[in-house]
Amino acid sequence: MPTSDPADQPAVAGPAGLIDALVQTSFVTMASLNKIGAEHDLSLTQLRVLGILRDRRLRMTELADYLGLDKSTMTGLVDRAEKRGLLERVRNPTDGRAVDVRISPAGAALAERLYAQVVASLAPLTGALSRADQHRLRALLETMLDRH
Amino acid sequence: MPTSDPADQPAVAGPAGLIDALVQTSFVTMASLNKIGAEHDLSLTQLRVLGILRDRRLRMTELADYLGLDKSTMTGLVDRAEKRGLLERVRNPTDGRAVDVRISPAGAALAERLYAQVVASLAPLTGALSRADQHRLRALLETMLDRH
DNA sequence: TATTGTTATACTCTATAACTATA
DNA sequence: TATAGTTATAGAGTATAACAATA
Repeated sequence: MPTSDPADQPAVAGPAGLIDALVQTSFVTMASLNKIGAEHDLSLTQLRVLGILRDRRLRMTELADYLGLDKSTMTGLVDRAEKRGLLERVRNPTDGRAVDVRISPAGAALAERLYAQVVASLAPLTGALSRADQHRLRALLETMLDRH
Repeated sequence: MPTSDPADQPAVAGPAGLIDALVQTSFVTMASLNKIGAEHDLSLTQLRVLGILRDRRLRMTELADYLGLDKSTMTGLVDRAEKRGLLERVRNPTDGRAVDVRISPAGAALAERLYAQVVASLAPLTGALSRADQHRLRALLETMLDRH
């Protein structure tokens, strides 16, 4: 995968240089996820849904909010995943309007495999760093995410 | 934007913890780019095309390879951007089969604005780090990208 | 023959607007 | 009335296969 993107420009001093690197890294990372998804006929969004529901059960609207999508988009997304036996719709027992979505056993098994593949596919990238640098990078990223 | 994703799981020791952070950071970054694109009626891919062509002129196939897309996909992508006056098709002077794609003045102006917006929207994230940590993060990311 | 790009086709993803059912 | 979800609709993104033009 190429590394070019909107930030693939002569690195500037100041914040831009870091942001260029961040954007490029993100494109590389997303390309890996996308490829792994494609190998299983899953879009990036479907991949995310499986990841999100690995340890949670959410109603349609919550899932939409999580993904930043409209609830009407979720209908088709969940429809297709349900048809493939990866997700299940369950009527919410306390709110007759709501529909909970949970991962199926088959979906959970797939999610585990996908996660392992993601780790394996990105390991070469992180493997460019020493063990100590890997720790530093993780700490820096987590600091940013905490503030987010 | 939510931070959940296929790696949004109990952080594991070893490579997985870092990779979780990398994936989450990438989703956050992509969400920003996506939002900026949407504000200008541009998909993430269109945004990338503008970024790539800021300082280059590529033929259709090269652009497709850059983006990891099929060449047939490029036709529609470039069609729409050309219709909006952001890109221009130019017949390649030395190879009668090839079509070069270049950014238009309007497209270049938009690309500059988009880039500034990207930097501005991600600055709060990187701003969570001290100046010294920002330098360290940039160096670590660039080390990974160099190996890629 | 091989390569470049487009066209035809089919799905998925996505949002908006309108609708049904429940609260 | 307000909320949860679906449906209808439309457009963009994507790939595969077949094609025309050029090398």
